[in-house]
Amino acid sequence: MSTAGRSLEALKMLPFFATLRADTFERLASAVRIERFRKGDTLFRQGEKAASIFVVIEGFLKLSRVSPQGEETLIRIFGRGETVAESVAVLGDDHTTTAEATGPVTVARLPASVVAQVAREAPELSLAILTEASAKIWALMDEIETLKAQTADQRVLRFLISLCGSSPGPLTARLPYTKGDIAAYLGLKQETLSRSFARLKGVGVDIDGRDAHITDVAGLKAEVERLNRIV
Amino acid sequence: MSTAGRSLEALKMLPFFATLRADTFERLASAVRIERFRKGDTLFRQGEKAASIFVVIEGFLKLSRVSPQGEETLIRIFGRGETVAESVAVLGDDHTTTAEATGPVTVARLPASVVAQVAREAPELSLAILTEASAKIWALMDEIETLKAQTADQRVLRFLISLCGSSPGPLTARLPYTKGDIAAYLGLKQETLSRSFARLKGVGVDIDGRDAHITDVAGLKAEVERLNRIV
DNA sequence: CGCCGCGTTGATGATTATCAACAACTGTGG
DNA sequence: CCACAGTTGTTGATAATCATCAACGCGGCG
Repeated sequence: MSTAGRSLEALKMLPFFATLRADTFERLASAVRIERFRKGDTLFRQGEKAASIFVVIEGFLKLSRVSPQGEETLIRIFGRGETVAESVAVLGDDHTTTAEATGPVTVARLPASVVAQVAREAPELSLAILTEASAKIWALMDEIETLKAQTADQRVLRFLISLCGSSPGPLTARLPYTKGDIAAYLGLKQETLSRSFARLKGVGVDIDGRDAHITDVAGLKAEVERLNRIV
Repeated sequence: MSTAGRSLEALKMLPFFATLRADTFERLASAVRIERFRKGDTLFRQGEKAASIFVVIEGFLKLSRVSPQGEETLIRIFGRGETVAESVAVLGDDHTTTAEATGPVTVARLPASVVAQVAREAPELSLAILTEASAKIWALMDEIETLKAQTADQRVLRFLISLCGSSPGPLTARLPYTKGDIAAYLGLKQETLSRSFARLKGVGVDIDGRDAHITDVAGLKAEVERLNRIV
């Protein structure tokens, strides 16, 4: 099978496409362009008209906003299966953020015009887009809760736990992007993240470059609870 | 005209309903219930199945999340014209937040089943819901940017400016909800907000109970810029 | 009146940012 | 293969910001 063929197969597995009828998927698939980016590449910029929806197939994108003074704030990082710009693109609005690759990234680019057209005839697509938007609202609210209510160590712990999946025991997880990006995502300075990692050695977290060795995942979860109670 | 009739007229003015075709509006309007709540009343709770969409007609609702430890975090406050729970309700999911009245509130309650039904036949309604969801994403990203990148005084200033509308000169604005709620919305403790208000007297802001007397709105905007540059 | 919710102010402490130096690693070109 | 620059990450000293704890004023209301 061709590379493009494999990518389409991969697409069909993603939640956004999985709920679509076969013919709806085909119509979208025929308009999809698979694109690759390298670290630091920009997919779109704040203020540009949103012309495409992106679906992350592999790697991570960071969305950030730039203030009039040029200060950059990372809003959120998107990974495999997540859609980016789905609502603005369908509505024909301008991008309110800038999207940049945090490393090598493969995305599917869907022209907004095609999506809007197909959505008119296939209501499941509207629903799929709304589902994505709703998930995003949920995730952003979660991020706000974290920023308002939790200390640096709690945020870092939760982030590490989110990397671990469901297995309770010891494991080694790979940090998905640079520590600078992790820090910005968590609303911390890089130095603060570094110190937090150092403190967490006491609860069985050992960070070795890009690898996080965790002695006891269940123990970490207990530690988050403990920190919550103190507050 | 009856009270209900006046309320329906008011509804038609709100952005969410304004884009709908007349017959679509009628179908929704016939299912609308206008409800009033008093300060502290709960409209829905985190974890409940979302059965209705709410549109704020008058007053303010605060959405908050409660951690397993019982700690409450205010996520966002919604005012006139804003829709609440539109995406979760249409998708039939559970509420991820609790909604409480910050004071006397009038809302329109739309049964999710009716909205979902009508949306199937009137694509403009799907679009209106997506528009609302998109606006919410934008607003939440804005809140995240504020939390990550700005100090207490900057957030308070921005909040005050948001109350002022476009007039540049001196004016008196009414604080829309208690200072405790304002503080929680801005991610501050009440004491910190109080001290920030005190500091801002130096730039022409005088808080007198629920009234904010502002000497020079344009000056405030300049002050925000100045604080940004220092950072 | 006395209580309660709301808000202010003061003293103190914890958390996080800032500034600065340096170590480790990556890719590049000679 | 090595020197080099550039990026990434660590650590230390210090400072700023914000939270916490506590006391108290003010106003409304049973």
